[in-house]
Amino acid sequence: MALKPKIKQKRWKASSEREIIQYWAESETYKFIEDSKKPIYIIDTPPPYVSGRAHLGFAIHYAQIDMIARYYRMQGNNVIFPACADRNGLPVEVKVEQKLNKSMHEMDREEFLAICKRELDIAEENTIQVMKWMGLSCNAFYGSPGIYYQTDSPQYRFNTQRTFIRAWNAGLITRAARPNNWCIDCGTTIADAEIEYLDDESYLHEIIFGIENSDETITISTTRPELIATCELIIFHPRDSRYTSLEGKNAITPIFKKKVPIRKHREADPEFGTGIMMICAFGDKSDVKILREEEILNPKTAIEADGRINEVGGKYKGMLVKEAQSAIIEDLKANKTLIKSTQTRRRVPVCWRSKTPIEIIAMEEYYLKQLEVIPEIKEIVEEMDFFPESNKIILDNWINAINTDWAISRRRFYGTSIPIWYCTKCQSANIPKERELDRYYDAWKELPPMSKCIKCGSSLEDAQGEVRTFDTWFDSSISELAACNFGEIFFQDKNGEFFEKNFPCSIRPQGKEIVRTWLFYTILRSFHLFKKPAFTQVWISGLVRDPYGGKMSKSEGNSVDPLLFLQPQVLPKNTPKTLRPDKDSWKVVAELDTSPKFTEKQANLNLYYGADSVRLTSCLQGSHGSDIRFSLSKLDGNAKFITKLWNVSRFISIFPFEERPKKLDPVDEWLLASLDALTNRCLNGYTKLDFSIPAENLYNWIWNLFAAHYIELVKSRAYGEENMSESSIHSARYSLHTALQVILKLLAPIIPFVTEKIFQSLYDPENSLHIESLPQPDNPSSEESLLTEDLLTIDSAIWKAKKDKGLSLKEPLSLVYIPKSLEKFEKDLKIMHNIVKLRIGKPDSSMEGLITKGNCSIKF
RNA sequence: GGGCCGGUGGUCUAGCCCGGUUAUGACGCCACCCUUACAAGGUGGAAGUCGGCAGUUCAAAUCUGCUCCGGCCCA
Repeated sequence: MALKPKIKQKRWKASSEREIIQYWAESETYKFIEDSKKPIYIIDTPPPYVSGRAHLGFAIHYAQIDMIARYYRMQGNNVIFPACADRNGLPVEVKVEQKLNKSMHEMDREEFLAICKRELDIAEENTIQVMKWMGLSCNAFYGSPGIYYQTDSPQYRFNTQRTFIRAWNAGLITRAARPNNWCIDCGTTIADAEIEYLDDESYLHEIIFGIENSDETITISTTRPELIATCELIIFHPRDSRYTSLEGKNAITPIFKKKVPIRKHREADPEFGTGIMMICAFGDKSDVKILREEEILNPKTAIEADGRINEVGGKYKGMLVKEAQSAIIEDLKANKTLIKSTQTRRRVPVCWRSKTPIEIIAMEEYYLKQLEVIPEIKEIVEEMDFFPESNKIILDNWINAINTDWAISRRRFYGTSIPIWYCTKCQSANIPKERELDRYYDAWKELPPMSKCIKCGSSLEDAQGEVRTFDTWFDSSISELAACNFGEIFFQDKNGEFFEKNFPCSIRPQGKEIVRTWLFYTILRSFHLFKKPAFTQVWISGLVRDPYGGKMSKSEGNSVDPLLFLQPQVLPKNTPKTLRPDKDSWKVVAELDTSPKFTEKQANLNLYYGADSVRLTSCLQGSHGSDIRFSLSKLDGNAKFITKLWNVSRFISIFPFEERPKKLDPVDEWLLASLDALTNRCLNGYTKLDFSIPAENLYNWIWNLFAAHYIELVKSRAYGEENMSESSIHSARYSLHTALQVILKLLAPIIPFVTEKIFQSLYDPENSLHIESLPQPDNPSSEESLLTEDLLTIDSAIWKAKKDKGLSLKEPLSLVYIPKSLEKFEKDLKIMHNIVKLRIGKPDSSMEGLITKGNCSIKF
């Protein structure tokens, strides 16, 4: 029989990935089977925010989540892995405002929303394409188009409004004018979680304050002189002896001549400036806290929502904060009450989006209670499993740091409308009952579903609908409900049986940078709604960074377009613009790499490595939970493994698959035992959802043991050379194929494309590898690891001996002594190394011409 | 000011919880080799004071304390 490889191609081509996507789509490989008997496993896919292009960090993060889906599917679960898009929120508004160069408040709201929607559609096309090309096995792409949602769809927003109404009825929503973080540029309240800190140069001013009924003065240090108008209190540290005599007296502010009490307070830092400070309404969060503690209630603020000074600021009324600051400084100088101004650096709280400094302004907003349930939240957190366990601390720390309720209303346009209507007669807030809310309502333009005011009974026909929208986290913190088909987002479930049965959601996969927002808020909402944990497992991954450890971001100029690796260099003419890689991205990657291969001859390099290479690289970069550093040279190196796997398979494809013979040859027995040990290590890693463990083990085993040693040992038996017995030949062929099948399955969740191609070429052209089960170990052996060590040592020793003599590896050896442990490998070792005479044990010391290397002795 | 994470050959990384041979693996580098699956391969080699200092111990990459550097988060 002629032996010809079934696999003809010498290498795997990244372009084959597209054919496989096509095959999966046609055969509906990852379709969700509603009436399946298998246990259901639900992944709360993070809805990616779709303004702007998907970058490599996104691609890698979602590919890793896909590995979770694939692992559980191959463990026999009916997996729900939704595709989704987050489309609510600020970024798209800002982008559109920039594009049109005008504020959304100067436009017709409907018109503005329509432009945003167009913008989002374009970005979503790009995002979804990257998800597909990265090999994500979302049900929606492969047979179940319904397992897909957008957070701005009427259906999803209906869920958001319903859950809001439940919270309202449970008394969890409060309305209060509290000091709030306010962004002047975005024109909205923002949550603590949305604040970032920037280092800023500013001046520390020393200003003279008078003391009531005295000629004494004090010198106050401040970076915010424009707030003198709202100064309510002067404090010094209780142990600061310089000021103890002032306790209980009143200070007189410059310019405004306002009388304010002087007290001691531990928050004053004796080292900072003069050590005595003014507390205003409101300089920062600690001002809010101190005034509350000192029971100075309802202090008047001087800054309005538009960033201008109000009547509290007296003659400075109407000025912008910056203008007022300069004006006051001039006046203080004129008064001779400004002693000096020194440059200083300080951490300024800014809006995460616009980077505008946050002002603290008392605004009326809606709040969701969270402080009062913290103890219960802590208990519920203990019911969830964290992967890795060590990242749970990020959540714990945040929960312990929370000190206010969550402000959930936003003065923005592109978001879910808050379903409240205010009665024109009595101003009461009217909320529909849950059964009255039959669909999503835009309160700002629609009439309410109910007709009469709950308080005064007047008609609500001319009621004022709420113009504000929800904080986007209020939407995304119920994504796990959507994933569990709450509100029939995916398919019909009239009595909510499916939800009832399958909530809590199986797993929340997410990045560690949004633990305090997305993860915490989801747990909070789920607790409020159902008194249950939102999920049973929480999988928290690190960030994807550039090769130097920097965070990948557009503004840093180190963001890489994944399309660079997912498409040929020369694109077909009709490729839509959204699917063309960023022009500059290539330059970015090259600049990020120091390897000469990429820095010297940039232009001609083909970067079409394919999704499998990117996926594998993401696993080989470090264990789960730590940040992933991406570099081109890594990608380039890891891509070689795929070629290796391909060629190993090509070699095995030469031989027919044989049934297991009654008795295996000893070498084959050892191989299968080693394969078992490998399987164990891999499954162990999979159980921890740490894909670096199987990836690394498979990489090393396949390359350094299976290909390098085993295949060399059994080559001649597999070919059936030199009077081999039928049984030995069958044993070798059986073992080769068995090992290949096992490693294909173990690799399938990580590199789904190449494994599928090999599986179908060799074993089953009709079915997908990805609906097979993961292998279980069944060839136990206690001596396997010892044998492995001895075998690797002897091969290496013989190769080295031949090399030292300058001989080809094919040259014969007249005599070799091998250790007793390898006795049963005698036959195969003899052929592999071309040994004429082989003896067991240690040679007589009197023997001449013997070289001892490693665990063997050799005579040429 | 507080908290968390990290610091291991040129680069990335395992080991650290639970102390014990010569510190894991890969990329890169150097030399030699087309050996019938693979030169996108093979063999061999060079390369590390495990951030620093001190302590505990017969023994420290590992435990303790202090310290330096980087990153993230909070106040």
